[in-house]
Amino acid sequence: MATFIKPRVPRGMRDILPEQMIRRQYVIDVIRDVFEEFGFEPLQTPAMELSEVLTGKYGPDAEKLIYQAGHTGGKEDISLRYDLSVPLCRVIAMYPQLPKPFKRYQIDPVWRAERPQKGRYRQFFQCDADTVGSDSMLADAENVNLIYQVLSRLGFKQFEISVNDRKLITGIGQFSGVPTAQLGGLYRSIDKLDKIGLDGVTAELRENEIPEDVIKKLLTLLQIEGDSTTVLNEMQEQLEDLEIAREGTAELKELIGYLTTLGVPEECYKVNVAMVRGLEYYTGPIYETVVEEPKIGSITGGGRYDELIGSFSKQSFPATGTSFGIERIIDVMEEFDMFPSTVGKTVTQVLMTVFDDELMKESLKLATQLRQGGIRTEVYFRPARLSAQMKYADAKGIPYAVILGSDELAAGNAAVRDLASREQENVPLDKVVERIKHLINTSEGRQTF
RNA sequence: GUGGAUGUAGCUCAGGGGUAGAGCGCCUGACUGUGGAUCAGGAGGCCGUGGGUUCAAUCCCCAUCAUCCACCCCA
Repeated sequence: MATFIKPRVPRGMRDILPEQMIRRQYVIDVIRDVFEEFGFEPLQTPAMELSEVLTGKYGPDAEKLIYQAGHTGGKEDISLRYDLSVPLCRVIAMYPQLPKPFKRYQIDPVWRAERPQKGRYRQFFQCDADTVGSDSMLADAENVNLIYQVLSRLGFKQFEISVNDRKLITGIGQFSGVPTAQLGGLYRSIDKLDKIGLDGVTAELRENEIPEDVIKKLLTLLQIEGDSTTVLNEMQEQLEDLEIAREGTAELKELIGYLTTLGVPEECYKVNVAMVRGLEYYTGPIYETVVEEPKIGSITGGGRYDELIGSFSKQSFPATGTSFGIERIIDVMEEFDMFPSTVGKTVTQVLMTVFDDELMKESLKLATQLRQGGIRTEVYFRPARLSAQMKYADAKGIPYAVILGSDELAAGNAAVRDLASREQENVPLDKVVERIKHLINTSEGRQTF
């Protein structure tokens, strides 16, 4: 007896079956449309990079999660990419002739050897838009605008884009007077403010042996509440002696000024001085969108990274960008049933039935006409009982069936059946395409997309 | 990486030391040109994998793998 290999996929990775793939493509289409609307150009880079390109960019914790991708006898030390930003920087350094500012988007998988959880996979898609070669806060404002546009078009009603600035964080660090070695832990504790509250942060700071007077100082900063402008003004006042903090608040004020002009509603973003973000390469404004329900973490993240390209070339460029997490966005949309009814289970719009061998020829002719008319049409592959063919259409969620039997053919007709309403009508053969088109256009919810 | 829970039919799950059940789904028929209803019948499981204890293991013990949850981190 033959022994079989148990069919399975690597941990944290999965197959995306057609029904789910259709939803995915819908989300990707929306994102791509927005990106291109803002003038971002498509870019693709290899799934693997030389390991030296990736190391030393993300910080030691993240670096452990990079997949090694060498093969037996391979001479190169290569790894699967961890994100799309570092490969972009490599591209910028490699092709100096690209006109600046360079705006590109990339929608591709990345790999991280994390322990999987809901909304956390080892292979997942990032959808990145980045602007290289401009230090204008308008570029950063555009990133936030992208997030706003994409999420509202996907039907997200309530979301809040947290905005902060690495310079402001550095200022807070200096303000606290905590030695550099402890700074990482300090930031990490502060970052949890939204999750564990002031008391929780206080407790954690004490555990990390941060002196009481420092904790007190920090709490006065973290307690600042109000709209973005108020928070920034207060921060500016509290940290006015620190140049780096002044720069941070100035940047954010400029950014918010642009957001207002661009028409991004105020309730969609908020300055959150406690939001830190882990990746080491950020240098200026940073932003992320966290959804509370379901508990899935952040669905977007990004920021300015003016130094990163400098690690590949003498000539450095300021850069900023943002990233969308498709699988988390889809997880949220599925949880709340946010897909429009126009996103169906199948791409097929019409099932062309086949009665018998004689009529097969007529069915194929009609199918060809439908396809030429731009209607996605599937033909049943062999004559079968009509009930079987209907059942197939129903199981696949195909919205319409065209039935061509000897009775219809004799009258020069075909029957056009709406599977959902079970209504059926005879239509002259040369009007079938037109009729189906009309049905598709008028009955939203039964077409695919 | 740390801690915890769970792996039994396609799906959701029950059961329990003597090689297994429900609901839903699926297939067939009643229905020779019309799918979601009804009725009748049927298929489908080395009870995650490997080892141990036992006369005997799906059940007890150990290991391992996978999934989920929390932490960590992040999309």
